[in-house]
Amino acid sequence: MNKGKYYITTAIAYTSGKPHIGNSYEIVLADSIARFKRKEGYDVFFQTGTDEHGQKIELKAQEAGVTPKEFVDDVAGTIKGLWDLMDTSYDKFIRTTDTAHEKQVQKIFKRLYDQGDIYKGSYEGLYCTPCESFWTESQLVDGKCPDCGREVKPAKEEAYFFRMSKYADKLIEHINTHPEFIQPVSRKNEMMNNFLLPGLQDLCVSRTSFKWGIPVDFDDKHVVYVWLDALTNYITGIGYDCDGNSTEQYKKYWPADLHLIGKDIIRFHTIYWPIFLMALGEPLPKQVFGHPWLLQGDGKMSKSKGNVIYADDLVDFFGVDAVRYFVLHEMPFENDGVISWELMVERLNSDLANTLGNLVNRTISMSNKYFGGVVCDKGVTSEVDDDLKAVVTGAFDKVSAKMENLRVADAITEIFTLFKRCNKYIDETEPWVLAKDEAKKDRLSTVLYNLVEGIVIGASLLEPFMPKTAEKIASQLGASLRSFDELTEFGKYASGGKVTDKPEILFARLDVKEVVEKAEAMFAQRKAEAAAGEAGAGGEDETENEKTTETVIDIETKPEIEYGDFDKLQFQVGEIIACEEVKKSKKLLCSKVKIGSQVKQIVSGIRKYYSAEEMVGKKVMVLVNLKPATLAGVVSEGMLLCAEDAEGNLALVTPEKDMPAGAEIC
RNA sequence: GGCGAGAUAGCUCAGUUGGCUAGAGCAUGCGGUUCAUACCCGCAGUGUCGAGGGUUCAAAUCCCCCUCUCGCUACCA
Repeated sequence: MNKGKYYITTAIAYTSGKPHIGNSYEIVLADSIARFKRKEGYDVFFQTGTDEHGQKIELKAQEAGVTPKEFVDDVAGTIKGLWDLMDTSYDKFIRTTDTAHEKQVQKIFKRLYDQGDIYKGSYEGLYCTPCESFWTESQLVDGKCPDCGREVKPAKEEAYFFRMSKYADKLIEHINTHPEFIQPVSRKNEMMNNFLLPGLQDLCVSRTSFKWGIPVDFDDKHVVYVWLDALTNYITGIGYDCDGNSTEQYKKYWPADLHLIGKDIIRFHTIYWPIFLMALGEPLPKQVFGHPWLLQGDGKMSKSKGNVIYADDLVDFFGVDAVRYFVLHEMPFENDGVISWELMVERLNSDLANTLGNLVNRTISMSNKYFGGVVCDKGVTSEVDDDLKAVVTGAFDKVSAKMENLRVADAITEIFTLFKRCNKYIDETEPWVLAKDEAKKDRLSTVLYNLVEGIVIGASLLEPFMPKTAEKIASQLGASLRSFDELTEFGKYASGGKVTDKPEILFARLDVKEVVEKAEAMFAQRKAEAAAGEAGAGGEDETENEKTTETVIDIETKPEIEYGDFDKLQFQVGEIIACEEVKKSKKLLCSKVKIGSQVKQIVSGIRKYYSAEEMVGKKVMVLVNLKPATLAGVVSEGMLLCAEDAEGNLALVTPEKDMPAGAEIC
């Protein structure tokens, strides 16, 4: 029953560090879909991998005192280990440092350059040296740099750009005629309204500011910038060759049937990637699904809080399949899912231990008790059997329909409906009553047979989602898992089969309090270790890596300046004497800042981190002689200086000892 | 500021083109049962379907307006 090919990919994971559970969710989701499609009879190719280039990695490697390659080898190994731990059945794990990939990216870059889609850019008159930024005509404010208000000069830095606008109309047309292309559909509007309809900017596709990337082979000052490198993994991984010598594998599997990605990178997969493919003359992927995130209920995960949950932590607590079940079940289709220890224990106890585990256990236990483990269909049916059989044999169609629309959580719910029906059947037939009457022994036997048959079908449906558990159930029942075309007919279990005489508890119930305490202890220990790592001067073993990189941030280095450049800037201590929210804006606060004898009005985008009330009275560092500008209709006459971490969190810079308002900062 | 989504039982959410007493799961209470992992089965609920107005024989569902939440985006001197 070959239904044709099915090529599914995940996004490739960035090798800057170990991915947390929110990131590991994607691979499990993809795996479930891949396994399901295989069982449906598709010839599935499932690719995942790692994205290993970029400045961030170059810096992290430097901190760790290793080469970038050594660094990514290590992290890629960790990631692959996690994927394997989660029992994912990928067919290929591609790394963007694979030679074949790198060669192909160079060829693609060259070809796109030769055919005019990539051009060497230099925005004459539109480069701001202090900001190290290029600007388009439309971005300028009064003909000056929108970042600092200074004059912009002819470009000195060169970069390659991809002519996005050339293909925009064609892409708009494609999206409009293929409503299934972007999933969920709500994302389609965002792409259209924010990027496509207003007009696409050309995309910078090379960098000269760092070296850890694939060199542009005809201009080796440049390395290929992230997206052209990363996105093409989907085709290079299966043997694409832009000279026309693509492999049979490529010809067979491309275009991809599904790119499974996080919702944060939808833009790159539904705009830039299709356009790259158009430029290469290749067909577009059939569907891009931007899945939601799995968030921690009580506050965001952060390493400094020590509350980051990793997949392997959860596996230690609950086991692989329980974790798979949890992330798949808890994740809705469109909205973010919530993860918490309480919820996980609840799901484990209620669904896995009570409904499923207990069902298998009681069935086996009764078979042993009444028939020495032998399961026979004696053909003594009753009306109550009909509904059981209908639910069991009807489950496949229901599950299949949900999967067709990628409603994985709903598909799993359907399977559990089947198990619940089996539990109800036990109550309806009351095997323990039948057992007391020798004349009803054959009926009892049939009842148990029906149960075993129902569970085997349920387990077979469960296999793509919880492969190990499905296997365990089948094996305990003395059966093997069925293929999907054997699930709509009732009675395939070989009559006379024997269940195990030692049923193994599939999922042990856990106590919420104990789990939460254990988790808190784990987090406390991590936090302590993180703190110790900060205090004690650098342990350099692998586990220390994360902590040191966590507390250090590197940003793109700017060119050296003369003292004269610095001297142009006037910094003073300012005291905030009043502050209010800017009504028309979501992020802005408008402060009255006393600097010496004058008072300036300054607008800052820090509302997310400071309330208007708490601003008042603070002594802050102010850039005083900045040209006034109007923000959201309010004039701002300077700039409050802040420190910013990697996540974009801001903290005001204040003098370490009390200083009067107006004191010069020099 | 622009575009979009949403507000339904204690909690998480379903509710197709407007149509029978508004549903499911979990949690709660009560009853039943004992094969089983103190499990399973049944019953019961409570809801001004965010506020207000309108269209209609009929509105959770369509229209207007208001409040709040969220997403993307711009801005964040």
